[in-house]
Amino acid sequence: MSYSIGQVAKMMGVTTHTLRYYEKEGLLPFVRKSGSGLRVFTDTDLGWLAMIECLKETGMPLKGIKQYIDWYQEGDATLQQRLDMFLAQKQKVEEQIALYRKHLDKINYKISLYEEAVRQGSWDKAMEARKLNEEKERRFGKK
Amino acid sequence: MSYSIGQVAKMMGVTTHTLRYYEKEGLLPFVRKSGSGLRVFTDTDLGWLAMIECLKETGMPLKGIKQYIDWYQEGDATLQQRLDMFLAQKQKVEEQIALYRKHLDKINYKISLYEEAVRQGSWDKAMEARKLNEEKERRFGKK
DNA sequence: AATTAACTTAGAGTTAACTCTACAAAGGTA
DNA sequence: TACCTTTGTAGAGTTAACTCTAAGTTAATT
Repeated sequence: MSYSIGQVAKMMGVTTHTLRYYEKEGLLPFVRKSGSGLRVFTDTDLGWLAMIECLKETGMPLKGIKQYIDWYQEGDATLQQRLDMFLAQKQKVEEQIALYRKHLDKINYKISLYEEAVRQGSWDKAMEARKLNEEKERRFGKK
Repeated sequence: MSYSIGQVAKMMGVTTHTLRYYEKEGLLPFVRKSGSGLRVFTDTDLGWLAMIECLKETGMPLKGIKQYIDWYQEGDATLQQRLDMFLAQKQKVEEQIALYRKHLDKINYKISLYEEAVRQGSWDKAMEARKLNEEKERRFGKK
C-alpha cells in the first residue's frame, strides 16, 4: 500500500506542514517521490514514522532522531552507536516515569487538601480542622 | 530562614535569569524585596517553587501555573477551579506515564534486536537468524 | 578602603518545533 | 473540460521558555 502526505498526516495526527518540516530536517530520507514530485509513503515508511513518534514522545529532540536515522543509513558500522542510543533512551524514560510518579504523589496530596477545602468552603477552616485531627491522632493513636 | 536569588537558583538547579523571568511572568508574586531592592526568598517561597517545579515538570506551561497562582491570590472563591486543575493534571500525568510505558516496550524490543545485531556484527544476519528461529518455534513449540 | 562577587532593570537574542502564506502544479470529480 | 482539492516549494512568522548583555548598585571579603 502507498499513501499521500495528507493521508499520513491524518493517520499520525499531525499536519502536512509538519511532515514536510521533518523531511527538511532530514528525518524522512526514505520517503520516495512520484514522477511528478508528489511524496509517496509506503508501509515501511509508516514503520519509520512510528519509531520517530516513539522517540519524539519520549523527549528526544529532532536532532537526536536525525542522528539515529543517519546512523541507520551508514549501515552495520554504527550498530553499537544505535544500541547505545536506545539504551540511553530507555534509561531516560525510566527516570522520567519515576519523576512523574513522585510528582503524582504530590498532586494527589494536593487534591486531598483541596477536596477537604471545597467541602468546607474554606481553605483555612479545612487546614485548621486537619491540624486538630492530626493532633488528636498523635495523642490517641491512629484511626 | 531567608535566601538570595543566587542561593535559590542553585538549590533549584536553574539560573537567576530564569527565576527573574518567572517573576516577570507573574509566577512569583509572593517574593518580597529588601529595602535596597534585592529579592528575599523565604522557606514558604521555596514551598511555592517546589509546587511550580512539580507542575512544570509534569508538562504544565508557565501560563497554566500562573493561572493557578492567580486563583490562589483570589482566595476561597476559586477553590473549585484549583481542585479541578489538579484533577486534570493528575489525569494528564497518568496518561503520560501510560504512554511512556508503551514506548518503553518498543524501545526494549529494539534493544533486544540491536543486542543481537551487535553480537553478530550484522543487522541482516541477526534478522535472518531471528526469522529462522521464529519459524522453528512455530513448528516445534516454544522454548 | 578597595576589590570582587552578587545583585538590579531593561531589553535584545536564541532555540526548538512548528505554523502559516503565497503561488504554481497535479490530481480527482461532475 | 471545468472546477475544486491536494500537493509542491520557498521562505516568513510564531510561540514558549529561556538566555544573555549592558550598565549600574549593593553586599561581602580582604
